[in-house]
Amino acid sequence: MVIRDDCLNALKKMEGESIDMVYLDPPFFTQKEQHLKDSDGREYTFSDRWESRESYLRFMRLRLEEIKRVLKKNGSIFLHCDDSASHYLRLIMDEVFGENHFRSEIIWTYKRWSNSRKGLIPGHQTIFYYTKTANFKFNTIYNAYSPTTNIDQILQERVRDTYGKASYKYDDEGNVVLAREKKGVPMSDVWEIPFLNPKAKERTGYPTQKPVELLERIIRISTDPGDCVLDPFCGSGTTLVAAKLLGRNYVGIDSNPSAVRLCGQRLECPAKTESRLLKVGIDSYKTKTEEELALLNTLGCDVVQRNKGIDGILKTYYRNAPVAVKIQKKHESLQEAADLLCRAGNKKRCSFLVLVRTSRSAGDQEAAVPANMIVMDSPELLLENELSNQCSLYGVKSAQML
Amino acid sequence: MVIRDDCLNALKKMEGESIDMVYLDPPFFTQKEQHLKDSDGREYTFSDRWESRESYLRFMRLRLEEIKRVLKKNGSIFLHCDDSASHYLRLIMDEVFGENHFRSEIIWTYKRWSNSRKGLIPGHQTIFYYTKTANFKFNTIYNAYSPTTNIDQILQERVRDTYGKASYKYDDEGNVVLAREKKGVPMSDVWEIPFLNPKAKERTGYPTQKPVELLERIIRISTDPGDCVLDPFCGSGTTLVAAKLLGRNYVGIDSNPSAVRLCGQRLECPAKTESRLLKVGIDSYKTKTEEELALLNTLGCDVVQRNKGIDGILKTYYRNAPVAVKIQKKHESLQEAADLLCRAGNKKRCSFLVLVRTSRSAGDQEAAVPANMIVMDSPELLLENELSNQCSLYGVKSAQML
DNA sequence: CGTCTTTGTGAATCATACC
DNA sequence: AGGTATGATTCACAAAGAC
Repeated sequence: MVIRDDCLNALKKMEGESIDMVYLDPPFFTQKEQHLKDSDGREYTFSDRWESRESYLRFMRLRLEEIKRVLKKNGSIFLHCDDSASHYLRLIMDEVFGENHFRSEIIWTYKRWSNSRKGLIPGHQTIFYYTKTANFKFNTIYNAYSPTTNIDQILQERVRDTYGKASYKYDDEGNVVLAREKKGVPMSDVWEIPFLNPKAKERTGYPTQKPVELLERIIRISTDPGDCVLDPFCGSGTTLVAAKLLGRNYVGIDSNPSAVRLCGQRLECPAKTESRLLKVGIDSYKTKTEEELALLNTLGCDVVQRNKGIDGILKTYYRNAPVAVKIQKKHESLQEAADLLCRAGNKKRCSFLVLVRTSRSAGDQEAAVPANMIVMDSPELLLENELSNQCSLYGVKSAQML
Repeated sequence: MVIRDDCLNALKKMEGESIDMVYLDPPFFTQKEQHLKDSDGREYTFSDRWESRESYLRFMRLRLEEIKRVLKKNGSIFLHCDDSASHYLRLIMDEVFGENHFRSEIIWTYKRWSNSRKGLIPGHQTIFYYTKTANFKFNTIYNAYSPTTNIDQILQERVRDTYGKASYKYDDEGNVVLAREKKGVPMSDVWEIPFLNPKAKERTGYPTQKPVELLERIIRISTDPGDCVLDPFCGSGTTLVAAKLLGRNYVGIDSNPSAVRLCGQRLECPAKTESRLLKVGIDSYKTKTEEELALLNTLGCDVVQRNKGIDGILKTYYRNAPVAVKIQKKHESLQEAADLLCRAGNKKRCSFLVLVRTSRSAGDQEAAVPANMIVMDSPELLLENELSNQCSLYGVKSAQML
């Protein structure tokens, strides 16, 4: 749902304790006019000029108080600032939400081109993370271990002697004792995320547009699928798009009619929109997941973006024609995937078509594929299968076994 | 010079406009007792407990005002905070130095041994950078270009057409026109510097000790050799050590006699940590190629960097033990790879070993592998094989075919 | 229910075995 | 002797457990 209104009005009409998470990216108090043109000549502007800091802060406080009201008891709020007024905003957050409900100062860092000036290049923005109460929803995201870490630490159990000195644990026979399964390193409060898509650099987007990746992280750590996300200054709608991609419900509010229109378009049928501006927005979405990119890479493919039937083209031609590769998506049956690939691949006159199966399901055996299509299992699927077989061979079923 | 006194007293005795730069790392208002032992068992403590925030802020404001007095007109001040009270401190800085003299919010980020915690792992501290006047001393530090930067952008001269569109410049004969030598990318306000490691020899045991590298950057951008640096809460004396190493004069103040003693000792033979990480960079620990990383990723592995026999560990345990994965290297025969994996994997008590074959060669059939080792072909190899078969079926050999 | 103690943790070092 | 590979260790700090 996208609402065109001053968010204060819209918030007042909303039911209390109905929202799981609020992200807001309000005016920064830069005392500047923000405006940007897209290549179709349409101009998006909003004013960030204020009579005084007091009036800006009053504006913010009123809205934050209403936000607190609509938040569920275990809900979270993320307030995006740059360094013009972050200290004032945090004071208000302390007052409205309570300083004991401050959770983190998240730093979003990025590298960007910049003309030389006297001083350091600004390369970060701050997001204040508060929760409504001490009993809040939080999903830990685990990241990879540092390259300096050795595996012993991850795999081996350790003990402490009476002085508190730690050492690795061995059993009576002198063998290593395994630690229980670990999940990786919990995410830090510093997030390095590139500023939009590098390709979008020379194009323009809605002012202050944020990367989807940033919003995805915020949504992931603070909500579950089906929860409701609110963005009271939704702008071009990045928050809503991220929420939709992650299966969350969403409410966006913006007082600017063209922003609301833009959100609606981005959310409904992004592929069909004409505007150059919108395409920029879509480019900045991840159309391929990390796993898909990695898989295409291992197959020796060039990645193809924005084609429903083809994910990659092999770097090597066979029979003097390209070979199209498609990876079965989560929501696709093998037959659906095969049909999409077949249609797209024939149009491009590919010699062979390669379909990578990523999940096994009952109907796969009957899938009808043309003679020039090779269906292969993803490495993960193959390995899973192999390990399952091995496990049953050994006659022992592990608790963690799939 | 190191002075043992409350810095308010010491500052009052100092001459006005005599200092080029002040760095201070005052108590953070954590409301905790800070204490730490050095390796000889000596214990250093200081209290960061306060009656109230007001008393803490009064304490800070008095000292900041004196600091302003002793700063030269073109001088700078760097105030080190964590997120407990940074917003309050910045308010005071705005009042004492003027918000128009705010230059940057420097973010020092680091990775640190983690701990269990509901929420994000703290991985940064903040340094507020103000100058006394608008006419301040600043030395730009240039860093290396990011590896993704197109080399043309650095080396080629560029021109703008009448519409303002930029393009590379060529001379009449179509040759590239070289740009004048560039110095690199000016430093950003986000600094990634390794945290002083628990095993580092340079650790003095004094709480809150900062890395010399951090202070070097601050001193470099704001002062020239021969200038005078002041640290009113000098603690273990890192600022003074960095100043001495860079040929700056220095004044340190601390109320703690053992801190002053420690400073004296460190200054006798000032040294920067021989941090291997800092010297060679995190990338030198990353020994995997893009392809290997992609493959490990598709298999669902955590990457293992510091082991010759193991490239990754599956995220999921089988039979309650880890599964080690190795990718056959170009120069390795299958047998060599299997032996390395076997040795390393058994030492770590892995349940299964997975060897990914990346090239087919004659001797592979005879490779002897243990019962718990799964040898699988890389997806690229599988696909190549499949395509070759298909091609011969079709009875046509492609020119590009392998 | 506070306060003290124990435990789990992983980054980046030191230490040592092995060429 | 020098370098490399990798095992071992320290520390801070939140959470759980003990008292």
